[in-house]
Amino acid sequence: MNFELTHTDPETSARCGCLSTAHGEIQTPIFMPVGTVATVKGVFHRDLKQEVGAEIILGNTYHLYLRPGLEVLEQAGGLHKFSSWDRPILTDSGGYQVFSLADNRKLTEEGCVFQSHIDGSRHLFTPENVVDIQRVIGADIIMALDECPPGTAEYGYAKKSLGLTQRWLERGVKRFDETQPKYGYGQTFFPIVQGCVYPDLRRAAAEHAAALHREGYAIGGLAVGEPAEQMYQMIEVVNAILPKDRPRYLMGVGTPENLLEAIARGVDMFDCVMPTRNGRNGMLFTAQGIMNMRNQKWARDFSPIDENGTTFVDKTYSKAYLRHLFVSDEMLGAQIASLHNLGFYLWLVREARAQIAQGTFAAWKRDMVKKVSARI
RNA sequence: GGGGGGAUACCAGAGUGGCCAAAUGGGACAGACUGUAAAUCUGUUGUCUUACGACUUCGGAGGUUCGAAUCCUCCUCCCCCCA
Repeated sequence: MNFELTHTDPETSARCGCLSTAHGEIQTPIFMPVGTVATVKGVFHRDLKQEVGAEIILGNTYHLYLRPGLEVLEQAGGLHKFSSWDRPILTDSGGYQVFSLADNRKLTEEGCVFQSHIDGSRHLFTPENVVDIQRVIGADIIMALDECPPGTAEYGYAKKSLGLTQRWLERGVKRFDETQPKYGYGQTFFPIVQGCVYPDLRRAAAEHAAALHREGYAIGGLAVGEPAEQMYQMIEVVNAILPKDRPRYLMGVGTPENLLEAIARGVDMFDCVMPTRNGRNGMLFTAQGIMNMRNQKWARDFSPIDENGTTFVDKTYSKAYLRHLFVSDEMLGAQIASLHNLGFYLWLVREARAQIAQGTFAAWKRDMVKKVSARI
């Protein structure tokens, strides 16, 4: 994998660049649609590529390990072939499930014992076997196993948790460096910087991760209940330490506003379920603001979903029609909204790149933050 | 013509003397969602009020009772069976 910075913004810490992988190039800053169980819910690959312009998508180790399972994935020749996605894939390690499935797991020094949310069966994830599983999945970018504490975690717990995440990270790096890809193309391994909302912990975590000299780094444990301002502060603290010539991936973030603020602070990669999940639940993100498509006010609005939208659904369908689909619980509504939202997210990062390249990012961002967070 | 059943909030439908401004479901309206156990979840849905609370409601009119959606009388309308 190779990363090349092409532009840096004079006023902010924003930058744009190009990340090269075995499955193609990724222009940064980039947003990566989430495809947890080998599908970006409700969206065809054709549309992800042609309409949305997705350059890389996510998969999830925990979910794919449970279903379809490693045997199927290995026989298929990896996740790319299994799902017919020939562009890059990044897999999360299951670290987030340590957080979101907290009632069904037990943490030890060794790793994390999960109870499957599907059938209740018990499984052990370790920093090592999570690397092995991601080798089988065949993701271009694989993530370290970490503990993602809630945004409300107190200092004592945060410090203890970070210690575990750091020991796990070292074990994960070791296993990665000792093993080989399975399908004839290279993979890379990203550490995850934790430390909750505590600057000293974040600093220590970033220094520890940077010392491992990897090809890219992730910032985890943010947007998990803490105020947005604290999230932005933590990004600043961490990005001051992470090497400038390596991509930084802010995990699980976020709203369009979050993306813009994080790009301004030097983040290069994002993923989030919001465009798809909130889309399925009737929320549309646009450059003019946020719409709840179930609202009565759209019932007779026959104008296009989004005049400025970049996907075919934006001008094909009207707001009134989309509202009807949501109110009638028709699945086409969820598909249209997912496609639109992903299209908007990818447009937003493309536009951010263009503005950075032109040196006009700062002013554009100030204006755009107001627009995208408005309720319409 | 004879016999029987019924009328409850936007709809359907419980409730059959006080714990009823009235269950439940649907609908309607609004909100939440950040490395996806989510095509999910939450709230509101008589009027006024930030709230406490107050007021008016169970086809209509009258009555019994300390108290009525609930009991009695009459009226209106609907449904079923027999002829």
